[in-house]
Amino acid sequence: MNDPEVRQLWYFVAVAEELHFGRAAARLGMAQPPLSRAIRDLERQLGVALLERTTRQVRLTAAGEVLLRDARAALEAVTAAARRAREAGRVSPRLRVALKADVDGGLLPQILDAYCADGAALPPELVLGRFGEQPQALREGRADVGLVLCPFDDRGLDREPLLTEPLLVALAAADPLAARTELCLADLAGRKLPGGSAASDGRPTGPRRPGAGWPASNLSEIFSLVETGSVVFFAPASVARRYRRPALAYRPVTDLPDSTLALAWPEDTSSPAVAAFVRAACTVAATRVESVMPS
Amino acid sequence: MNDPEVRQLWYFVAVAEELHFGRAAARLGMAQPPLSRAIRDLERQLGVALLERTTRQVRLTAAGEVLLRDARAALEAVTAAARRAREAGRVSPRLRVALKADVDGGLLPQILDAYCADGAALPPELVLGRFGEQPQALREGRADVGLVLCPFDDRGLDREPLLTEPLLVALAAADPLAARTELCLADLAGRKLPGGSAASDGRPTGPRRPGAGWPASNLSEIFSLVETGSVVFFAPASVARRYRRPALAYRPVTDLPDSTLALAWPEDTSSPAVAAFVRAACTVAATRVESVMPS
DNA sequence: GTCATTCATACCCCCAGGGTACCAATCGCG
DNA sequence: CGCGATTGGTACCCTGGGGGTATGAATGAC
Repeated sequence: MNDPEVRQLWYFVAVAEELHFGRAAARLGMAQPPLSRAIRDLERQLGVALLERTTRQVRLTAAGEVLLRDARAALEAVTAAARRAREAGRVSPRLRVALKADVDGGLLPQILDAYCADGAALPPELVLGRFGEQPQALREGRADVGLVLCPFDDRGLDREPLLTEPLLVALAAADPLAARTELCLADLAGRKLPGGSAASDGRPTGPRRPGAGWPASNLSEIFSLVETGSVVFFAPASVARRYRRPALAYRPVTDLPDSTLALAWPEDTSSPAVAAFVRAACTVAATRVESVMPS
Repeated sequence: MNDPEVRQLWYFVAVAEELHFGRAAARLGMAQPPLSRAIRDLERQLGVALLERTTRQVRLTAAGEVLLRDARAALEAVTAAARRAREAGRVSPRLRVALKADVDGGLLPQILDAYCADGAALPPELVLGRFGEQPQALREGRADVGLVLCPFDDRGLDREPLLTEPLLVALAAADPLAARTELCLADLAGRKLPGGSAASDGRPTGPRRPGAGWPASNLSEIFSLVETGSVVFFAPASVARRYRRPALAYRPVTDLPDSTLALAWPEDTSSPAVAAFVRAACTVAATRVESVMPS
């Protein structure tokens, strides 16, 4: 009936991910027997078998699958609580804005200006991360608000869409396809994306989710690869505008859905600074839309 | 840098709620000195002052406020993980459906029928709770899916609206206002609600949130109070249909927004049974809407 | 059959978390 | 102003649990 301890959850997650007590113990920096015992105790507490072990194999039970998912979420919540409390206790608290460099729809400077003009504003601090890491950073309390491209994993987050713009494909200027004025996804079949997989792998909605490791952490490296013709890349129009280069060509893709830039923040946020940032961003986005398409 | 332990978070929440080390210790079933030490250790770990203590008073710091909020969420996540794992480990797992008795828009029997016909269905088990407790039950892992009235606290939950219907006011038949065919909120000014507050207290969107303790746990008791004329009550039309009594009158309230019944479930759910229930409920709701308003 | 791999058991030790006793600061009150 | 009551902190002890090492047992490869 008692709650498990955080330590036990870390242990379980490690074992569940490794499916190997020895490796998990090594990862946790401890010996294997106490780890085995800790997992056994956890199973006793919960009254549930979490793992099926033979001497040759460890597998998750159904309950184990459930707990793995929920334990990760719970651990995230705990570390987020700690990090946010630490941040809130700083003598000069800041508003930590998570984003991928250059993926801001060109709005960031104006948003920051508008935000800083707000009375409730704390000094902003940019938390740069790789693409797709922003939601995780928010859930783990490493940032207070973030700029993300939809769709993203919004568990535990609130959002506000800011800007929708077409997704373009970036090609080497020398690429035969660059001769055409517009393309469809089928034209790109077989082309490689920076992540490594093929362009028409069923997930053509722009840059991919985390996990699938990027070879390059920054966009300049990716665009360099594109220039050489070794990969193609999907980029929102505002990103494309920043990386105009002679050897690069951008072409619209007719059957690619638009890309939406959104603001996201933890669901239970009560910070006036976050509220001020959201207000500022929405205002800037609204005026920007007006100026682009005056009704 | 280390994560706090669940135990420390419980301790902190207790102290933060009581604002008194002695009482908090009593609530936790322990002596006061180790509690003081545990809180001090937590503050050391986080590098942040959470409480301002004098010998006469304990107050939360800003960081303490933040941690109180986040620690509650984290503890919820931990207990939810434990409960869901226990449930998933049962020999005969069930689908636990949280609802307030009678608040189902009259759809429940058909939803259950349609759900049980699905191949992915587990035997359903109704988890009855007081009004507004359903979201909390879902977050704490006491139920897998729930029927709730909007608006509700949907942190950590996904939702699907099922049915929108007008909210009626229930009056004693002898009430002078019952002579009129329709009312507006201003007419009800000064009337008491079962919760105790006045009818026009700025939250006229139907039955209230948890917290404000209900005097009666079931609707029959509430409607008995209404019959005596001591209170008025806002009820969705489908609830009103179940409690037609001679001494009761239902009247539309012109400026009251409609009430929406929705299905809610934890955001990270992957259970096929929940998916089947959602499908079934949506199908039933759709056909019901058609039959009520054939387009 | 033999060996390697891997998880479980047995046993030991240390310290962290809890208890008791006492101190110190603050407020109320005569 | 002094005394007591209240309440949080400090000092100290002690037990249990979490971690380590050594070893056993089961399974699969050859």
